[in-house]
Amino acid sequence: MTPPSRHITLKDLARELGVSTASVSNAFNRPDQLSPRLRERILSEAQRLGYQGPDARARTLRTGRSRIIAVVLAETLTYSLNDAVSSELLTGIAEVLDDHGHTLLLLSGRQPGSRQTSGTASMADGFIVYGLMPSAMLLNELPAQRPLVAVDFNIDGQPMVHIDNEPASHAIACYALATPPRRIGVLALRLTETPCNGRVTEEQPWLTAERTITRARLDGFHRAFEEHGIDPAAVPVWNIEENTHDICAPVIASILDLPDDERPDLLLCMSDRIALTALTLAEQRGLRIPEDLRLTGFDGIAEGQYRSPRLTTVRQDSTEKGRITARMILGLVPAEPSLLATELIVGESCPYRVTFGLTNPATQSLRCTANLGGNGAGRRPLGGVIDRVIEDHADNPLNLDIA
Amino acid sequence: MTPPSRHITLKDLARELGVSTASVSNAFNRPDQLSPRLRERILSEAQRLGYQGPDARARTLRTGRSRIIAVVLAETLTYSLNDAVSSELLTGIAEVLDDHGHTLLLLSGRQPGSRQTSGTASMADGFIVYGLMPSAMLLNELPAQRPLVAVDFNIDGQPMVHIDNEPASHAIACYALATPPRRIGVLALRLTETPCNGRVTEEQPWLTAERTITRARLDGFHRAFEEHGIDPAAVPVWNIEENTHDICAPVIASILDLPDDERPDLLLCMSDRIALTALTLAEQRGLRIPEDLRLTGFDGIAEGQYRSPRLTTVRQDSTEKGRITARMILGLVPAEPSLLATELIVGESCPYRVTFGLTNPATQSLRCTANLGGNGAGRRPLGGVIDRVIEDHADNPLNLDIA
DNA sequence: CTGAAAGCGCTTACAG
DNA sequence: CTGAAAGCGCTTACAG
Repeated sequence: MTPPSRHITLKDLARELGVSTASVSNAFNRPDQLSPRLRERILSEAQRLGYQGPDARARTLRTGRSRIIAVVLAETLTYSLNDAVSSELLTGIAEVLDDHGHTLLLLSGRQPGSRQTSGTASMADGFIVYGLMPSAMLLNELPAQRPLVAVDFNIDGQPMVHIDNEPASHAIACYALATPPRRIGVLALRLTETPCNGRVTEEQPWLTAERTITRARLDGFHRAFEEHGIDPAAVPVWNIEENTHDICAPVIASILDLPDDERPDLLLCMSDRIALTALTLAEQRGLRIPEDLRLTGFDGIAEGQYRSPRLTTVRQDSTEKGRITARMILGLVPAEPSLLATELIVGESCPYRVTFGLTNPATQSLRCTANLGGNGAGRRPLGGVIDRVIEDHADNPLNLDIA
Repeated sequence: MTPPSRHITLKDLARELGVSTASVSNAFNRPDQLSPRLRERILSEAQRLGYQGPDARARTLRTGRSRIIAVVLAETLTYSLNDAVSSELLTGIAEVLDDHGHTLLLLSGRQPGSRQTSGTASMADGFIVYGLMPSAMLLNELPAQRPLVAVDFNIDGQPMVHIDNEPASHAIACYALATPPRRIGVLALRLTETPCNGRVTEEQPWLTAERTITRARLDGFHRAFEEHGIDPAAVPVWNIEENTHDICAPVIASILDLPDDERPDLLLCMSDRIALTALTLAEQRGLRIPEDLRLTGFDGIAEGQYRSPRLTTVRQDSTEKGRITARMILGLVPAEPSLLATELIVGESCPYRVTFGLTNPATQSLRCTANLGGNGAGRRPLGGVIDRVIEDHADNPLNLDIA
């Protein structure tokens, strides 16, 4: 009958039914607080009148809970949404939030934070902060006293979820050095305090390990170099400002275009995106992988395994990282520092032993799990060894022995 | 002094300052409504007392506007966040929202929509619905009377943003058929009404063009076939259920493993992901591209252009699609059906003329812009021709003449 | 099991 | 330019 003139509210519905607003509210929120019969009557009448249920805006104000969790991304949304690692993290976060009736609000820390946007931030019940913020500004604009979890970098006094960057980097470098290279190159990601897209010179100050995962990865490489009698200072480092093909390409081109006697034959890359770009550019130049150039990545993104040659890399389970973070922000697990294990994936871009003329490169593959500590083991990365080897091909047993 | 016992509100601040709540509100929201001196006093006192500004939850209830736009994704969030095309769409949406002080809430249409999640949906000021919903259920749960824009599929009575699928598919098929293939295969994406991951049989009913972009793409292929004297019914169609490597791979493997005299030498794929999977599997089998197998994609994602051979494909500007959609939902442009143009990108996976033994495959590349109608040209795809050719390499002029 | 009432924190006509 | 007051739509003790 009465077509909803404009907008029907809980109060209207209660009046229409001749019951109290409390009963209508309970019909939707607390079935145990009223008789099934009344509840049924309320719900069916609601449907008939086109009442969709209590307004989230009012519920939020009243209860103080919006069921929204904000993810504050250090990078631009453009980057974060198109990067495999951030996407996986968001996937894990979204999965857990969804399972618990929460939704995901995306915020970017890159723009200064117009008052409007940071005002909206105060809708969220909690905050997940991913990656190093360009400035502390945005963090200050976040409402205090609400739960916050940091991912991949440290905020004083806040719980943190991260991976064992230093041991993982150490492990993959040791693995690669098992076949002695002639010349090594390191490709770092946002290592320097001031932007630098290219060869890093001695005088450039580096970010501290507290502030960037890159530093911890470099520390792992350097420890491996020292253990193999290589002077870390003698290994050139190139820096990449953003983990995208377009930014990587010129730096890598400059390396690959070096004369044969200066070009590294082993590139340790701090991300799979960097390694994949190097792979593409190397192929374009007719360089043979792995004979002329060996490459290692970091992250273990799908794209690196769905092509030939596959990347040798460290796999981090970003999805699981997201899940843990989300559980923490929802209070499903204690908000304690959490450290995730990583896994060494051996592909053809840097095989265990470089063998020429293999007919089927797949037989060179194996997968190693680096059980380096795992969750909740404290804030500091643990030392550890690769202690398990899973072979893809039983007919080609290999034993890795990497300290 | 008085450390904020728990939580300071606008009212507290007004009392502390001896001004009305209206003045405090105006200090934050409407600078022109009070003297600069008073505003200054209010803002500095706010800062001193740790008042972060008006609470978004209360503002939202009072004003009826949350500055949140929800994107309802037909696929799971896992898929959408990891798929290049959806990511680009979200990127475009986020960019415009951000510029206008709005934020992005992600919802998935895949799960039935627990009451909690769909309750939260009612926070949003507007809805962007992307892709065909598995059921109409979720749409009904969305609050009526709030703006809604559909992307890539039709909801009766709602504005829609989409691309010219049929003409674009027609164009790329005509282009590929310029070199006569021996056998063609079509790889479709979610074409059938009931799930089918593999060869499509005659009796399987197809979704209508209204409901899926796939159908329009197939129609474009078929028109091209007919124009080239090929009976569409004689061209086999394989269906892919999800646009991911893992789901594509077995279907494509089954095609590539056909005997030489049954295997297609031209695969028209409805997405770049499908084409890239085919490329990888073909390479693993030692098939030469393009001599043994030519491939075309659809979408123009970066991954298809950052490898060798590059994909021949139709580029759609998903980012721009997102921008237009976001402007529409914010009311910055009229909420009218919008049709975006696409572009034919010619890579080495299906070159213009198949020439054997080219030393530099890059010289075979060119790029064609298919100006097929553009924005706001009405709800139905327009016919049209590729009317502009941009050459990557001036030393290798090519003229395309595709009707 | 049900109903009357307070109040979440804000914005906005409106009167001064 | 400023202040007093209503009310956005709901939830939740609390009394019955």
